[in-house]
Amino acid sequence: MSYLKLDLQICHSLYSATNALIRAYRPLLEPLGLTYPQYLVMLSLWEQDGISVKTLSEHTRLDAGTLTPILKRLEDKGWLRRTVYPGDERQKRLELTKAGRKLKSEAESVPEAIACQAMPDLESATQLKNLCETLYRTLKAQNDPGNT
Amino acid sequence: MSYLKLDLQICHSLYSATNALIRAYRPLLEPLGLTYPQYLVMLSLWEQDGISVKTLSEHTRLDAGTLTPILKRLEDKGWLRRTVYPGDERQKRLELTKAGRKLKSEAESVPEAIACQAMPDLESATQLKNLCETLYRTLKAQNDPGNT
DNA sequence: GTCAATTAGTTTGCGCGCAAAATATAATGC
DNA sequence: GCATTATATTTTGCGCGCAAACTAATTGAC
Repeated sequence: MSYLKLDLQICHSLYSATNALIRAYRPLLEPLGLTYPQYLVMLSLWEQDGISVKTLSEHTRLDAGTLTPILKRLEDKGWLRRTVYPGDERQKRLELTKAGRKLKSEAESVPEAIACQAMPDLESATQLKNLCETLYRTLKAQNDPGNT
Repeated sequence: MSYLKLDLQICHSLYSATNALIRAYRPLLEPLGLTYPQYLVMLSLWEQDGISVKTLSEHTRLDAGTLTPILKRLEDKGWLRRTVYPGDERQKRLELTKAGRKLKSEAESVPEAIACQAMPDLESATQLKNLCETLYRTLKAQNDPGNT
């Protein structure tokens, strides 16, 4: 018979594990006023402040159409500003505010808390990450044939 | 310094790989008129017809509040019926229609097509699935302490 | 220099994902 | 029997995720 059963297992496992993991982040991020995708954006900006939406999109792997409303919410909360890029008025420069930078210190405890409850075994965590990275790059290469 | 960088990599990899994989399903499922979650529901019903929403929810790992609108859309397309369960009027019996059963044959080619483009290496596919299953069960056990 | 093509970002529309509240039926306590 | 509690499903509200259409600025062709 068909693979309609086996198939369910591979992608379904990935899908439900991801949903469960994001659900696990919720109680940790909620006190900070962040959702998981917002947290991804903040992580990215804490590493590299002043980037454009396009750069942020590549870094977070989130679509620009997804980012726009996220960035507006973060701006409304007072954690970043969107200013016009000098020299190219199409681009926007994303700059953390003082409050946005300060939020980083409150987020310090999140990674360890998640690691403890989700992936206490560091080796399988690394393995999982590597397999996901390979999968992501394989899929990306097929849709973006002309890239790295 | 903090783990705010490393952390991004593990869950972010899982997250972006899952999104990319579902994106890869889209062109395969679109001709069938299905989204990925709808496909999950159909897979489940092709295996076990006549189940309740609660059973489907356990099987697909999708929340009941997520399933209701999905089921309505599948019903609107004529692939299933929701009838009242005889003996317990709280439950609904989900039954495939003839068209819903027929759709299975059109979906036969999907699993292999995805496997070829996403996970040509069967061994790492299995490994990835196992790691995700472990992660899912670990997280589930923490929220549902009183279950299998 | 001007106009077409490209690029950056936003908007729109739809379908989840899920917590919390609501509804309705069934089981339980007494 | 009847009130309380539990269970199954639906509804509501909000935030993505993303394709496609749109806007506005820049680059390229000539």
